[in-house]
Amino acid sequence: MDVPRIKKNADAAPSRRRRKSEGLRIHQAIACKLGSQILTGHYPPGANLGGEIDASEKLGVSRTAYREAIRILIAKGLVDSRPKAGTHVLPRRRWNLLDPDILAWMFSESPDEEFVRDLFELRGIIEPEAAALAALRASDDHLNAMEDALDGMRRYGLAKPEGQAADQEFHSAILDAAGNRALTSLVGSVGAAVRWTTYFKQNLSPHPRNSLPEHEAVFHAIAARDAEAARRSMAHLLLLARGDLVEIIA
Amino acid sequence: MDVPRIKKNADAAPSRRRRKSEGLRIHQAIACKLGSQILTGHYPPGANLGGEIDASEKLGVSRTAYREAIRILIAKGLVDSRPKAGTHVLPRRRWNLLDPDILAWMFSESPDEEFVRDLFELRGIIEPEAAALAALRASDDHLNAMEDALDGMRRYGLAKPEGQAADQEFHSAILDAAGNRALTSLVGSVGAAVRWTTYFKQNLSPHPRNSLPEHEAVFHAIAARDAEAARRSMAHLLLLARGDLVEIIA
DNA sequence: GATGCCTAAAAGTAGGACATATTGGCAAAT
DNA sequence: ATTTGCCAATATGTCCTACTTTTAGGCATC
Repeated sequence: MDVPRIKKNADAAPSRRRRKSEGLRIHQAIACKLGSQILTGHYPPGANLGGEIDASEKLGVSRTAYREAIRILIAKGLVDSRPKAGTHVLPRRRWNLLDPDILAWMFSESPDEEFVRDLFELRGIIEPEAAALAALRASDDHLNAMEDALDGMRRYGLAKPEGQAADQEFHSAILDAAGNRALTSLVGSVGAAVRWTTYFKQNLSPHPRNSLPEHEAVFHAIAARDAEAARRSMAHLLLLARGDLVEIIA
Repeated sequence: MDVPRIKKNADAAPSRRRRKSEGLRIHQAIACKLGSQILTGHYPPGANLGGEIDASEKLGVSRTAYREAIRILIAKGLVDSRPKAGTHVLPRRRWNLLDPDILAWMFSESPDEEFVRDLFELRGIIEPEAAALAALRASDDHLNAMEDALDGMRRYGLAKPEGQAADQEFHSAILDAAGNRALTSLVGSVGAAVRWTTYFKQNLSPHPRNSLPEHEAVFHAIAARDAEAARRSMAHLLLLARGDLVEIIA
């Protein structure tokens, strides 16, 4: 080395406890931590997160990393930051709850039953119409993707991760096939909802019902270009799934 | 001054042309600029945005500010950034198109007709159901908010900004009243859609139809706790509005 | 009581040094 | 020849420090 080293990271004892910051960068870990604390109400709307210098020191990170974390939270509508005023938690209606990261933070902390119900209700609103549109607009590629996903569900079943991934893939393919870019951007959000609906069903239900027949009915309706049948069968699928969920939660 | 000044910002000629960075911080301006360029396809999915040092120098900003801009774009699902690999535009399905900022960037650049239609279609899916739920769950406060909004629309008309704001407020109040936190977080997104739907109607239509009667019908159905009527009247409102829009675009 | 300046506090920007993590090539072993 | 594994180049990630800009909120003035 020909350049002198001014500083070396010698004091960093490799603490064994590494919380949830497994493979995350520091700013991501801070954003996740603060985001989760905001979502759980530890920092209620209107709360002040403190000055950047104090807060970053308290967390043991540089101001740069802390600021990048705050930028992430701002981008997701959780907080607001202005000179002299500081960083404040925004009112709930400003939060982008459908952001995939926020959903992940939400579920990783406390799988809030009420919110799971809300999310499920939203699925019930969106997916039947998406299925109807898919029946009108799906390309052969989309239909193939749905069929592949159904094969995966058949092969692995909904108890195995592969089967659950196939389930998500099926619902994503339908949203994709609806040919609406706004709906497509809900794939990540609805995907998370599907994931947790499945989680509740598989882990908390004594005899999780096999929903494969309903999925097949949806697919056949779409493949037959029958929008009304697609809407109806998807609504039926979700009605049954909703019944399962309510039974578990109640 | 008792402290010596090491550096002064003497070379910053106060350029008269200040683009769209009117009251924005630098990192916000960069995020807006890059975000818009990604949305318009100037940087297509998979494209590399270049190294942070080069890119920040090329834009005439510090690496700090540039990095904060990139963090924002990452948070919105537009790009991905990894050591050695660089910063790449993500595939479209990863974009959070319903993020209010992204919608703003989208519309400020090129009011893409196709996307406006998609967004409008999404309204047609969500809002009738939201109205039905609102009929079941709206509190007196929610009903008052809707009535105030209707008053505003009556008083100012849809040609004036105040009336347009009241229109947005009416639709927001319904989403709020649906008592579903996932729907509430769509207020910002749907609000943008309402804004631009109104824009098209008022600026490109020779005789913009007054949609006040349909709005009142929706309100009366909700106030009467008639979910089915609320769904029907909202669907009717959107059907007419959609007709207006199609007529203008085509 | 409304208006407008003024100050201090906090966020915003800059830039340099160093740390860390990937990718991809090169070399050695199979 | 193919695979495996190491290594180094490169770009992002982190930290620090100094400085600039904005703005909330107090204070004086009108």
